[in-house]
Amino acid sequence: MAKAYERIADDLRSSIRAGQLKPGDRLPAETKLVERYGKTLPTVREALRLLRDEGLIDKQHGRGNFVRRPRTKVLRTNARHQWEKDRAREPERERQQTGATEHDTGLQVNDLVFYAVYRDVEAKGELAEAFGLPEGTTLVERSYRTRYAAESAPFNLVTSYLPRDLVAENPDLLDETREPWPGGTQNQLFTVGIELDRIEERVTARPPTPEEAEELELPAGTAVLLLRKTSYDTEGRVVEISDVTLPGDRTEVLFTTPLERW
Amino acid sequence: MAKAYERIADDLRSSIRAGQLKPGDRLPAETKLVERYGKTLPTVREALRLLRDEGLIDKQHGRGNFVRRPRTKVLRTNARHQWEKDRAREPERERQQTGATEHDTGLQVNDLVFYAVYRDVEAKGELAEAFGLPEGTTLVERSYRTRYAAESAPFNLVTSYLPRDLVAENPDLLDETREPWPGGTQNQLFTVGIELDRIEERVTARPPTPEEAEELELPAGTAVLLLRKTSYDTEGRVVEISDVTLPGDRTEVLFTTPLERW
DNA sequence: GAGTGGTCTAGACCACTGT
DNA sequence: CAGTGGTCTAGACCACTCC
Repeated sequence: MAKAYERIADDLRSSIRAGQLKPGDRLPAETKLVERYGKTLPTVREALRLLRDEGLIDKQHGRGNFVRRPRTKVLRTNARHQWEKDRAREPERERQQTGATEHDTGLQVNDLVFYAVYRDVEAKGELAEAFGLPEGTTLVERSYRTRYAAESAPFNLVTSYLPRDLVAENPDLLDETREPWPGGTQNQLFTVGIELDRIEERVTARPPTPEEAEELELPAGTAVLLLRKTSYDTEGRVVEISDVTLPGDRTEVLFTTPLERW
Repeated sequence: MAKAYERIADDLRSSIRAGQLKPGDRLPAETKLVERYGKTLPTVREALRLLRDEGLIDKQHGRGNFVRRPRTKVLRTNARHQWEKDRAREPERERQQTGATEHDTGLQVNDLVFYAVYRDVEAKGELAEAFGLPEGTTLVERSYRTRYAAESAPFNLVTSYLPRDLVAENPDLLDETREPWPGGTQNQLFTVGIELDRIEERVTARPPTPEEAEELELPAGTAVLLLRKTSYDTEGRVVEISDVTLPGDRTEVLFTTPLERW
């Protein structure tokens, strides 16, 4: 015998999948569902919680339960890396026009609000290992937030690390007030003589922490994509690592792998 | 004033993050937590549900609540595509040795259990569009499940589509009993004269559907990675599309982007 | 059988939304 | 103010685990 709250959830889920309840539609009030299914309120609410956790409905206090609308996607491609590399040696006037984020989103610089904080940290454990540096090495930790001017939530959370010694010869690279830097990280590295050879990106997914859900304004029933970007220079050194947290319900990461011809 | 169940969840979450409760540790019984926090059982259970949905704890009926251990990762790289292409023209004896999954996991062919089902479907809506084919075009839909011999859950769910006309000249390609095919899809396409030029992979994340959670044996508080792989041949045609569902808590997708030298 | 979590009932009171 | 969802209490009974 199926559990009562599962029966109710299954029934409502079918209605949504079959399109009898369309995105944006309000579900019957919880008290109506109590009548319809002959169960008590907590049981009905348990069913609705399942659907919310699956990302199928939004609960709105005082208004009702609504079938969720899919969010429009932001595409992030790996073509951005070559594009940024090509830009890195151009004159500042060129570099100021547009950045990698604009390249991805198709937006203008003025549509975006940008915010950066730098601080020094010591490389520890997993991070020291990823850099191939001894524990305790000083890193510059740079936190970035970028959002649409018209929205309140940033569309990603970025924490980037650079070995301090590698970039210290250009003091501007230690100064957060120089952000947003025209030409991005690859131009910053170019100013201290570093050329990138390749970029590795590792992607996983998990539910958001409460802090992430808060900052990205994620509704319940969404996941985050975690992307760790590791940049190697032409001497094989790891010169930068970025951890990027992306809302799973609005982000699509696109990677193109070219193949050698026969 | 913070809500009671959030206070309890915050308190337990802090203990877990600070390491006072380590992975594998059992939390105090729910009745003990009722005493400790001076709240009723449903309130305590609400707090524990939050932690479960965040993937921090596992609830085990009759045993207790336990701090979750991280699962070991399966790595899927984009180097597999060039690797598979190189293999595609080799003699069958070579191709039989090992496949792309073994290449990713480092396992032997005998460690894996493989299962495939083929059927014909009509391209509709989004799928027809992705192929650039008219709606109603016949596709071969191929469903794959691969799992470790020692485990019961597959480590991914794959649905692959091929335009039927493109591959029908080799009847073996319509025969599911020929799977697992030595050399994989790229060799299958090679037998009908198709060479791949590039592969695009789009990645998103979301909570699992109940069906996915069931088949992949996902505990609550995990997410799935969705990967859509689109293969283009040397004439620019889309010749294959695969939708892959991967458990977010055990899969890491690694993409390497090489950059042109200055 | 003792201990633990899972399901469900019945109902009180609070908080938010829209008229 | 009416309608809706959010929080919390109090307690019954069931199901699973382990000794």
